[in-house]
Amino acid sequence: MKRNEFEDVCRKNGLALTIQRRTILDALAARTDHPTVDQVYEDIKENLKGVSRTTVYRVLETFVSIGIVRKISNPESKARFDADTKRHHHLTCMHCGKVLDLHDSTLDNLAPNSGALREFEIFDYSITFNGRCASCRDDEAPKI
Amino acid sequence: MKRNEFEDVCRKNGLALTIQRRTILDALAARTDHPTVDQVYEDIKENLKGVSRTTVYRVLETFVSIGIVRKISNPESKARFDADTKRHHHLTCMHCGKVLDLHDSTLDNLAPNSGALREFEIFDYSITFNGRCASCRDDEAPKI
DNA sequence: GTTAATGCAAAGCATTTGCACACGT
DNA sequence: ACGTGTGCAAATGCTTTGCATTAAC
Repeated sequence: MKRNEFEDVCRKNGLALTIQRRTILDALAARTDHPTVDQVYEDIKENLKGVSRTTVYRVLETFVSIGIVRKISNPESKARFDADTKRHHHLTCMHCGKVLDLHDSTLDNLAPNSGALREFEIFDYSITFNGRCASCRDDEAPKI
Repeated sequence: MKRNEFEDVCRKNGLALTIQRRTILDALAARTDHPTVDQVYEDIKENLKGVSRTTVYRVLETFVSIGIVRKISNPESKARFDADTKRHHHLTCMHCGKVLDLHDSTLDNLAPNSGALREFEIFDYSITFNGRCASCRDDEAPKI
């Protein structure tokens, strides 16, 4: 993301342009391996003496909330377990966190054909659909 | 899972048949909403007075390791962030936890056609491929 | 000048671990 | 009897929060 682009996004969302936000976004964009908070912190602490881990947490969550960063693999920092080991997929409600099963045989034979895969041995896969469940949609609908 | 089936699986894996394991598996199988450790604990504590939360943690991990239960949405209890908000998918190494990006346009227009979806409004989706990355495969290969 | 952002330290949860006792084999 | 499994309590690790200071607008 270019400097101007970032400034526009911040202004549009009423966010101050701080050196911390700029540095954290740059550090995150510089790697494609989905770093943890600590990895981002390690990457920036040399260039930005005195920065706090707390700030990295807060800034990343801010970026997620305005949609310029995605948080993966930890929707609510709790593990969930499933006794169904057959291949199936998940519908995750972004509003209430509920996870529903989706059995759909048309989704059960995906075969990625990217070259990046040659080196990666795939055992299984699962699709997570993100959206809004029926009851959350009802809750948010305007009451008349 | 039937009682006999469970007994076979335990014997095959050298696990003792305890009332805790039996009860926890039954409780997990009785719901399809991917409960957390605490939800399982709440479900069983009435029927199994004195059971410990620790046991629920341990038993569930045991089940995952013998393959009769899946753990979803918390591979290593750390959040990971991604500056790429375009649709793409992930290759997760089950061995070292590394997450790689996969851009593959043939996977970008999935449309589930299950009836369960009628009530669920989908905004986006992401596929997680689980497997073994090149460097972990090399590490595990027998050295000659 | 006002309001929002940061840094620090402490608190909060989910999860793990050490150890003694109890249970399954 | 033997070894594994469980319960308890303490420890650990990631993340969040309260509050005073600092910086952006």
